[in-house]
Formats: sequence, structure tokens, C-alpha cells
Amino acid sequence: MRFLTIRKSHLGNDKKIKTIKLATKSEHAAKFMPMLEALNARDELNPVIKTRVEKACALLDLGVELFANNFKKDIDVAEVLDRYGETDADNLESLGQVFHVAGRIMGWRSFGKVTFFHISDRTEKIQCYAARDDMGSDAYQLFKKSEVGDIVGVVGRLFLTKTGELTVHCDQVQLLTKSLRPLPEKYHGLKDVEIRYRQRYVDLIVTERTKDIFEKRTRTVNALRRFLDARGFMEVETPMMQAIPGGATAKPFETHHNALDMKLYMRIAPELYLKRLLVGGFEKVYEINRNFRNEGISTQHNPEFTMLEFYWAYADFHDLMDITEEMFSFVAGQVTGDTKVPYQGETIDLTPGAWTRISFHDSLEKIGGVSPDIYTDYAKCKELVRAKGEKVLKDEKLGKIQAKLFDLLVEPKLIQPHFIFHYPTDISPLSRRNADNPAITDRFELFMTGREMANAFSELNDPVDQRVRFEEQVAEKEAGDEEAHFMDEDYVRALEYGMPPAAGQGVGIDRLVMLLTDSASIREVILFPLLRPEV
RNA sequence: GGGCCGUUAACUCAGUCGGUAGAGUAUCUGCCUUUUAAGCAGAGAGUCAUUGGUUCGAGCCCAAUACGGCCCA
Repeated sequence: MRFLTIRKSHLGNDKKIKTIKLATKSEHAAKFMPMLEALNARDELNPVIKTRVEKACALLDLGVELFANNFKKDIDVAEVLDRYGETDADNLESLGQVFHVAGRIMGWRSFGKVTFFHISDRTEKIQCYAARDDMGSDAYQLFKKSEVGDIVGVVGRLFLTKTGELTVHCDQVQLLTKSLRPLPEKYHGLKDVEIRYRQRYVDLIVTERTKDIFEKRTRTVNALRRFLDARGFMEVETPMMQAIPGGATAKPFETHHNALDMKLYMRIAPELYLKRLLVGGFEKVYEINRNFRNEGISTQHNPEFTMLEFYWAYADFHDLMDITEEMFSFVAGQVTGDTKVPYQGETIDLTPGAWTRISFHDSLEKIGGVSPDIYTDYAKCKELVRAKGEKVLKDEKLGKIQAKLFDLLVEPKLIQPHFIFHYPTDISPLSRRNADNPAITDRFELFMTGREMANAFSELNDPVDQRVRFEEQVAEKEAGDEEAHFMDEDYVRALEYGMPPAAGQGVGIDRLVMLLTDSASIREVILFPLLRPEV
């Protein structure tokens, strides 16, 4: 055996130069050098990868294409299992049908002249059986150079093993994609959370639950679309880069458009654009898309997250509560098969009618255990919040202080679905005022599992009131509140043309998916959550 | 932003009182025609996250940094 030695020459750093030694004399080794040198430079070249490269060279020497694309599968594994999972051995034998399946090799048990392996495709995994005496010696020897992680196409008939497992008896196994990196250990799987998030592709290959979560995420979004489409809502797309970010209380990301030499913000909400569409005459609109908020990262927050917002003309916030109960129970049924959903040891009951509706003030008193005079006594309210260890700014408005009290005393206790309605006007700059009490709005937030799940209100469509409330927000912004709203003259102008009475709602999709998949962290339900750069 | 915890072979993890770095899986070699965490025999594989300090001697003690996790704000 001769060693092919290649120095890492292009790096120019002063670390000791390691040589790359491959136990092969194949001239194809040169093909892999860009990869090996890059790995070597980062000290990531481990012996297992080297061995895989050596095997890949051996295959090339035999004229095998490592990355072929000439195999057509004719059936998904799940369909094979569905159709023949209950068929007995005799009937399988007389079936005689040849199937073409393809997938990644996930398990490998070789007995020398016969080998069992599993392949896994997008739907399911199935066992395959390859025997030298059936395939021919040459083909079998070539097949035995495959390994876990490789993607193969399998041609064969079905049979039952001694243990009764439906198995493909291979006529042919064709390498379709050579895997140059080893997969994590099969029994314990991939536990390192950081690698699971950074290299989600590996997580998806080896972690059944991860695959399941993201399939459920897709089903969730699809179910929401079906629900809304069936009720005549129209899906639209509004700007995600905005000159004036609005529609929520949050700090935006900033960016810059070069050609226009213009400052732009990533949107924090689509709300103001969707309501412009109500002005334009679309009476039922919705959008499911990303929002961006320049905030910290936690198990509940990712800087980019997905919201459903929908707007419904000639409806009010009571109508929204009704449709929300229907929508959540529909989606839960479509995704999990039940309207009672297990979450972190609790069972959340989403069955329509089981939801609690209680006003913001009543929730402070009855759930938060706060004396009712706190509603009106500014000094007392402030004192209580401070006593709980929360900061209060000097001229902070009563509504804001009450909201802090709510966050501290009420929110964590809202495990089952609760609509909390009639929010203070101070913290609801886009909501319609209550007809009987201008200090509160016809708004609700939906809570469950101790977290906010949705935010909704009868829309403010009085352009003069809207202008005044924007001006109040601008004053707060000038006073240092980075989350306060900008003045949006065009939005006010739209309202001046007349927006029909309407109600609108935003639903956090990530949190909904967390609920439906029993996930404790938002990062579990986002394919590629934001992380700091590697190394 | 604060507190606590973690980082050891490709993966999952041990590592005692500070004294030559361990196991299983995976890999490699050999045997093996119904296994399924296949089995048996053997072998190779490490920048103990990084940097600095204490020490005769550091995976272990101390400090800082990086990345991640959990909790709090």
C-alpha cells in the first residue's frame, strides 16, 4: 500500500503543517483534495471521513458513478407498507411484482454472503435483503462497498423474513449518492442540541421526532389556509421591507436599499398593509409570513418568526373569538387528530365552548388576585408593580403599568385557553375604543400554556382618532421608547377614504406549532433558528 | 443584560484524591446465508472548546474568552 501525501499548501498560517495521508493509490484521490484540505485546515478531518473517501476512490476505480441520477423510483416506501404490510408470505411470493424504491441506508447487518439493511425515504423505512447467490458475486461485492448514509436505489420483490418483517429481496442495488461523512450513532441518535440546530439536515436524517415536528408544522399551516380559504378569505402578500415599520410594538431591524439610497426596515407586522386592503375593498384577507423583531433570543422568541394575520370586514372582536375557537380546534384536529392536546404534562382543551372569556380587569382581580381599586389608583398600581421587582418609568401610563401587572400575575396562570378582552387603550394604539368606556378597547389576547398565542381587536377606523394615537406614539418615541410606533401618514390617508368596520387577528404560528408538537422551545419548531456564527 | 450548567474519539457518554486518556456505537481486518442496538475475534482512532495562571505535574484547581443549554429580567 502506497500513501498519497499532499501538503496543505494554500493556507499560509504558521500552525504546524499536517499532511493528509490516504491509504489508496487511486488517481481519483486528487478529486477529493479540495474537500480534504479544507477539512484539514479546520482540524475536522477525522479518520472516518478519510476512510469514506478511500472507499469512494475504490468505487471510482471500478467505474462507479458516485452521484448518479439515472434511477427512477416507482413507489414510496409507505405505500409499499400500506399495500403489503398485512399480506402473508405465500401471497407475497406469488405476487412477483418488482418494485423500484430509493432511500438512504440507515442500518446495516451483514453476514458475509448475505446482508440486511434498511433504507429510509421521505415516507418510511423498509428492510432490504441482498444475497450473493441471488445478485451474482460481482454485483454483490460492489454492493458491499455501500455503507450507512449512502443513498441507493433498490430493485426487487417483496418477501417476509423469518421474523415476519416485510422486506425487499434485492435483484439490484445501485449507488445513487455516496455519503462522505458518517452519521451519528444509531441508538442514542444526535443529542447535541447545538449540532441539531446548526446541522438540521443531520437532525432530520436521524431524529424521527424532528421530522415529525416539521411535517406537523407544514400540516398546521396548510390547515390554517384551508380553514380561511373555505370561509372566503383571500391570501395576499404585503411588503416585508417597509419604509415605515408599523402594526406592532417592537424594535425593527434596519437595512438599506443601495440604488434608492433609502433606509428600509424589515417588517414587524403586516397589519397596516392588510388594512389598506380593506380600504381597497378586499373584505376578507390574510397573510402567513415572517415578521422580524430586533429582540433577544429565548425559548419563546426567535428574531424572525411566522405570523398569521387575518382581517374580516363587518365583523367585530366577538366574532373573532368564535372563529378562533373553531380555527384552533380544526387545526388541532387536522394535525394531531384531537382537540385535546398534550403539552408539557398538561392537556390543553381546544374544544369550542371550553374556552374562558374574561375581561382584562376581571382577570387581574379573579386570576391575579389584585384588589379592584388598582384599576384606577395610579400610585397604588405603580407601587405594586415595583414591589414585584419590575421597573416603572416616571410617567408611564396606567395601562402600561397594568399590563406589567398582568404579565406578572395573570399570564403564567393561563394554562387552558383564555380570551382576555378589553385591553387598556394606552397599550392598544390600533384598536377600536369601547363604545361605553374610552379607556379600554374592543381587543383581546388569547393565552394558553402560560403564553400569548394571539392578539385581536375590532379595528380602529376613525382616521382622526388614529392620527391622534399615532401622535401620542411619536411623543413616546421621542421620549425614548424605541418600540413606540412611527407616524404613518399614508395609512391615515387610507383611513380617511374610509375603511369598513372590521376585526383582525394575529396568531403566532411558531407558538401554535409548539403547542401542537409538545415542544418546549421555539427553536424546536423553526428549521434553522438564528444562532451565533460557528467558531 | 444577570445567574447556573455544559463543551473529553465521528456519535453517546465515563473519567475517583491533581499522577501515562476510557467504554459502547461507528470505522478498519478476519469469520459468518433470515438479521434487526445481529454475533465472535482482533486493530486503529484524542488540540480533553480556547487562552492564560497555580503546581514537580492539570481533562480535573483558578481566571478570562467563545459557543450552546436552562432559569431570571
